Parts: sequence; C-alpha cells; structure tokens
Amino acid sequence: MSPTKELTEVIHEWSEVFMRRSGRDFKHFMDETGLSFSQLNVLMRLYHGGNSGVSEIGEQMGVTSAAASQSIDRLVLLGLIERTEDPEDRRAKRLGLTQKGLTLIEKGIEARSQWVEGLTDALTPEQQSMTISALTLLTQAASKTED
Amino acid sequence: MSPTKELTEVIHEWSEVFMRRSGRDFKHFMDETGLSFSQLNVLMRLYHGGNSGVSEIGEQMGVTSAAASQSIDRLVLLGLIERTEDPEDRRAKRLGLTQKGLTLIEKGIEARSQWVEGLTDALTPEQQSMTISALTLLTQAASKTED
DNA sequence: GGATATATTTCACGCCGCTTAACTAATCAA
DNA sequence: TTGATTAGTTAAGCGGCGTGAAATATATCC
Repeated sequence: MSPTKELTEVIHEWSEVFMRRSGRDFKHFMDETGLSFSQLNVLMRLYHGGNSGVSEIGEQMGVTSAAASQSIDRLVLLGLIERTEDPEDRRAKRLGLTQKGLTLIEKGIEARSQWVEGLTDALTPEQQSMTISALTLLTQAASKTED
Repeated sequence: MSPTKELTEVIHEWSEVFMRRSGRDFKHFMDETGLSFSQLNVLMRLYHGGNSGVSEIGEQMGVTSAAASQSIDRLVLLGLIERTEDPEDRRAKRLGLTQKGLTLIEKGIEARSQWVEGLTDALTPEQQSMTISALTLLTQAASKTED
C-alpha cells in the first residue's frame, strides 16, 4: 500500500468519525439551547466576522434581508444579539453578540474542544507531541483556505 | 509553557477552525441538496446504524414517532428512503436508504474528505506520515467513545 | 431641492417540522 | 377469543423560517 493511499484512507475514516460526532454534538447543542440551525448560524457569523449589518448577514447565509431581519429580531428578543443604530449611516444597524450570546457560543466551542482533549488523554507524551505537530500543520493549512 | 497547556491550545484552535469549516460545509450541503438539517439527520442515522423502524428513528432524534413518520414520508417521496413492511412484524416498517440516498450521503462524506486531503497536499512526506499516525490515533480514540 | 438608491422592517403567504390526539392494524397474553 | 399493547399513520394546530412586495427612513447624486 502506497503512503498516499494510506493517507487518503486514514483521512476518510477520520472524517467519517469526526463528522458523525460533530453532527451529534451540534444536534445536542441545538436541543440544549433550544436554538435552530439557522439561529446558531447567525450567532456563529457574528462570533467570527465581528459586527456587521442585517443585509450582510443575510447575504452570507444566502437568504433575503427580510429573512435575516426576522431571524435577528427573534435573537434580539432572546437577548443573544444587540442591534444598535449605526452612527455613521443611520439607515443601517450594527449587530453584535451580547455577553449572553457570546457566552453561549463559547460554551459550545469549549464543549467540542473538551471532547477532543478527552481523546488525547490516553496518549503517551510522544504521541501527544506528535498530535500537536500534526494538528498545528492542519490548522495552519486550513487557515490558508479560509475565504 | 508546559506541553499539556500547548496541546490544549492547539486543540482549541484546531477545533475552532474545523467547526467553522464544518458548519459552512454542512450549510452548503443543505443548500445543494435542498434538504433540511432534520432530513439529513435521518439519512445519516440510516447510513450508520443500518435499517431500523420509524419509532426507533424518532427516539434517536428525540422526536415523537408521528414527527418521524412525517419526516420519513417526505424522504420517501423524494426517493431517498425505502419503506418496506417488516415480514416478521407486519405492524412495523423497515427503513433503508435507496441507492439515490446512499449516493447523496456518500457524496457529502467524500466532499469533506477531499477538503482535508487538500490540506495535506502541501506537506512533506515526513509531515504526511506524522499526520497519518496522529489521525489514526485520534480516530481510534474517537471510535472507543462512540455510544 | 428633488429624484433615486440603500438599509431595514413589516405584512401576507407557504412549507416544514413539531406536538397531541385519534385512528388502523397487527401482535401478545390471559 | 377477547382485551391490552405496540407500530405506524393521519389530522389539526402552532411556530420557525423562507419568500416577494410594500412601507419607512436615511443617503446620495445631480
């Protein structure tokens, strides 16, 4: 078996396990928070990407600004998002996570991290340092492909 | 900085990049197929877990069997699921992916794998073999934590 | 100033996914 | 055999999430 073939196979297996776990975790997170896929999507985009406007969020999510406006409105009512007037263009609104929203998202990220950390607990120090190197490489490579 | 601290940090960064990417990919997959989170959830559970009944699916997803029945009905109409009578208990139905459904899910998994494969393209042979080892370890550890 | 463009909201409408409750059909148990 | 249980479907109703179209307010361009 060639090394390339082996890498492909390893990646495939790993992707499958990881995807499956991610999906289950995400569903669990939705149930726990009572938020929909769409709502969490909005919160995630505000978490990364910083403050943005309503249309911008809609564009990123591939929906009309009307849909974005309504979705955001629900999140504002839930106290997860702040919607303030843009002082430079009073037609526009600036959106951002409230402390409550920020905490919620960070808790979700933390949960995922903890799962992976649990995976590395049983590894020897050498294996751990190898994992550090590999994940660092992958993270760097992945960061370069971001849009 | 202690090695443990470093591993924690690496994992945290990696989780964030991957979660973000996974989320975007999944959203893209939903848009592409026109299927909802819930519908893809059903297909995933049938992909893993093999053939099962309506109530079983509902239980796994945390919804009533009525909800599962309706959801499954839509997927049957789309030609993604087969619903046949269980010969051993004629009250029950056996659910399974059709070829079309199987192909769809496998295409989704393949897309994710290809993305990760792309990340490893630029690595040196030594780095690749290290990545193989690390991912193998993680996959094994993750498999053990499955329910 | 006045026309036009832009950012967001509101409204009416439809689909989806969920619930509960009622129903059908098959199995199980006394 | 009859009565209870189990698997699944169906129906009515609710809310989320999307659309397009109209309304509102502000910016921008002659």
